[in-house]
Amino acid sequence: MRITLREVAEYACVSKASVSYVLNGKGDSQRINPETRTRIMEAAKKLGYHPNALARGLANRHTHTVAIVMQYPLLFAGWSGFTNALMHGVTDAALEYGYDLLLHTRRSAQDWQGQNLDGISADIARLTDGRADGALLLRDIDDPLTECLHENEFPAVLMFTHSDNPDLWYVDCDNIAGGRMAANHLMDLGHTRIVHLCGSPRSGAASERREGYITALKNRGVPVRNEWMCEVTSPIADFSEALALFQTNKSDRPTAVFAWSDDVAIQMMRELHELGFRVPDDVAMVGFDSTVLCDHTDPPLTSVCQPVHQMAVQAMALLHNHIEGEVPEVTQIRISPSLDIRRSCGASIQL
Amino acid sequence: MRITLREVAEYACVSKASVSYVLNGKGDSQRINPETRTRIMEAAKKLGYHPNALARGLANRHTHTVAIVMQYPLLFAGWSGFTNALMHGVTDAALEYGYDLLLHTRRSAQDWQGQNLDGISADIARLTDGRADGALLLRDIDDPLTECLHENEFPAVLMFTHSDNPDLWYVDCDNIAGGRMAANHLMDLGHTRIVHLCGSPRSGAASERREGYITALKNRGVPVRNEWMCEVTSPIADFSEALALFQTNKSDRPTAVFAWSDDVAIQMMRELHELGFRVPDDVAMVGFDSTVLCDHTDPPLTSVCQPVHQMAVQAMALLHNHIEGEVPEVTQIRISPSLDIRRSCGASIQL
DNA sequence: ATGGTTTGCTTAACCGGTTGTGCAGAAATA
DNA sequence: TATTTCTGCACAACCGGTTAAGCAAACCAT
Repeated sequence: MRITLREVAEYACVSKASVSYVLNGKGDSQRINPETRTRIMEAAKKLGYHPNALARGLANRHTHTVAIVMQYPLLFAGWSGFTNALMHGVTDAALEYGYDLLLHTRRSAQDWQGQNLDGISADIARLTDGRADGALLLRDIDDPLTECLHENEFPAVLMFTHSDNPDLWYVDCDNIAGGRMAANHLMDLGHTRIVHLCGSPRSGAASERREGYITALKNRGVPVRNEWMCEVTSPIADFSEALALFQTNKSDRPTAVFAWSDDVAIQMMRELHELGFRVPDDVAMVGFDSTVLCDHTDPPLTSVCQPVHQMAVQAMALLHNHIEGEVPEVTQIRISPSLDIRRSCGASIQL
Repeated sequence: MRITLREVAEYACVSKASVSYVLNGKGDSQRINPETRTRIMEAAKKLGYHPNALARGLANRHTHTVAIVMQYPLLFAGWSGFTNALMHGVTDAALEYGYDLLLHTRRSAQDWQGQNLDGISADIARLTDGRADGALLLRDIDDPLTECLHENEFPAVLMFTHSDNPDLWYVDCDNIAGGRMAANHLMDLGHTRIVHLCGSPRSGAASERREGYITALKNRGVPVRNEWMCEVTSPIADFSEALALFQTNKSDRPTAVFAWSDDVAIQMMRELHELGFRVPDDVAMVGFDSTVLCDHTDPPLTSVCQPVHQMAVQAMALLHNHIEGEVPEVTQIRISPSLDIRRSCGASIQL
C-alpha cells in the first residue's frame, strides 16, 4: 500500500491538514512555521509520499484529465496518418496544458445506430463520472451525445465535426471549400466527368465534401450525376459500383475521381490499376487529408490538406478555456483547407 | 451537480447503504425486501443516478482502468500503421475486458535521457496514483521505469520490448529471428552486400533486429561491415551517411538494404530513387512491421511481419491476469515473425 | 412465555485527500 | 494588567461511495 497523507502526518507529528497545506501551498500554508514546514517536506520525501489522484479529485472536483471520445474504435483501423496526426496533436496539447488523457471508444457502430439512447446515457454516465474535467468529441454530425453532454453542462469541444447550435464549441475544417477545391482543380485541368467517392452520410465532414463537389460542378454548369456519387466509406468497403462506372464504352467513361478520404483514394488507385487504368494518364485522382502517405504512393496523391495537428491543438485550447470557465471570442473555429498538388492529376507541380 | 447516492437514498427514504447494496447486488443485497428494492431502483432511474467513479475507485481500490505508457509522444508521429494497429488492438482488448484507457505520454525523450530519476519517480507517482489498476508499457529496453514499477508491485506488462528479469511479463516479437529472416531472404536472392539501417541502440527491438542481421550474415560467411550499419532512427533522420555508401564505384556498392522499420525503408527508397537507383532492379529493400503502407508504396515493400493487433490483445490479456492476481503458465510471450514478400526485392511472389 | 433465528434495514467507519473554523499561547496594543 | 491581535496549528466536516457490524421486529421452536 502506498504512503498516505495520514502516515506523513504521523511521521512528522502534525495533523493531516498541516501536511496538506504545506504540500499544496494554498490556504493557511503561509502561516505554517518554517521549521514545521521543512519537517513535513522531509517526512514526505523520506516516505516517498505521492497523493492519491482519486481522493484528490474527489475533494477538488476536478482531475486535470480530459477524455477523448471516438465515434468508432475503427478510427484506429485506418491506413492513413489521419488518426496518428490527430492523436499526436492531442497528446502534445494535453502535455502543454497539463492534462492526462482518457480514451473512450465503444464496441461497434451498431450500438449507436437507431439512436440507442441507453448507449448514449451509458456514455454520458461514463464521461461525467468525475474522472474527466471535459471531453474532446469525435462524433457524427447528428450524434445525440453532443447535445446531451451540453445539457449536462459538461465541458466538451467537437473536433472534425461541427454543429448548428451556437452553444457548442468546435474546431472543424471548411469541408465544403475543400470539396470545391478538389472539384475545381480537376475541372481546371479539363475534367468534366468526375466521380465522387463519398463517405457516410452521417459524417458531417463527408457530407460537406460532397456538397462542395456538387456546388463546384453546378457553378461551372457541369451536370451532377447521382450515379457518379458512390458511397465508399472505407478502403475495405465495396468498390464494385464505383469500378463499374469505368467498365463502359469510353465516350461516357469518367476521367477523374475525387475521393472523400486518402484511404479510399489510394485503394481506388489500386483497383483502377488492376483494371488496366493508369493514374493520372487515364484517370485523375484527388484525395482528402493530405496525410504523409500521399507522398509515398504511386503516383503521389494530390489531396486536400487540413492541418490536423494544429486543429487538435486548437481544440484542446478551447476545451481548456471551457473547463476554466473562460469564454474566448471565437468558440467555433473553421479552418480553411488548402490543396497539395502532387502527381495523381497530371498537373504541373507548383513550387 | 450530479445526483449522488445520498440523494437517491433520501428520495427512496432509505439509507445510503441500502441503495448501494441494491445497485451493486453484492453483500446484503439478497436480504433487501423486493418492494424496497424496486423503490430504490425507480428512484435511481427517475433521478438519473450514475455513480461517481472517483468515490467508487477510492472505496474499491480499483478503477477498471489501465494506463498505456509510451516512451515518446513521437510514437504518434510515425508514418506507418504501426501505432494505429497497436492502438487498435489495445482499444479492442480494453473493450473486451471492460477497461478504460489512460494515455501516458511525456514531453520529450530528453526528460529520460541520463536516467533522470526525478522524471521516473514522477512517472511512478502518476501511474500509481490510484487511477489505473495496471499499465501496458511501451518503453526502451533499459528503462528504469519498468523495474521501479515492479518494485512497487504495480501490475505492468511490457509490449514490443522484453526483459531478462523473469518476474517481468511481456509480449514481444522475436526480433532476432525477424532480422535473420530479412537478411536470409536477401542472401537467398544472391545479395551479399547488404546495408542495415538500424534504429536506436536503446530500443530493444531495433538492437535485436541488428543482431539477427549480423548473425545471419556470419552464418553464411558473409563479412559484416560496421560502416554498413547506419543508425537511421526515423524517416526524418539523416540519410546522408547511408546514401554515401551508394555513391562509390560500382564494384563495392551495396546491392540491398534491410531497414529496421517500414518508415525508414520507404524514405530510403525515395532517397535512392532521387539518386537514380531503381528498386528492386538496382537495390533490393526489406522493411520491418509489414504495415498496410507496404502494399501501397512503389514498389510494394517486402517486410518482416509481426502481428501487432494480436500482440496488443495478448498483452492486455496478460495484464488482466496480473491485475486479477492470476499467474498464467506463460508470462513472457515471444511471437515469431513472418516475412511478407512483395516486390521490393525482385523475388517471385509466393502465393 | 421464553429464547433463538431470520429478515430488513441502519449506523458508522473507512477509502485519502481538502478546507473552513476554532483554539491555545504569544505578541502587540490599550 | 487587561484586552485585542496574530501565529501556528488541530479538529472535524466533507467529497461520494463501500461494507462490516448491529439492532429492532417478526418469526419460529420449545
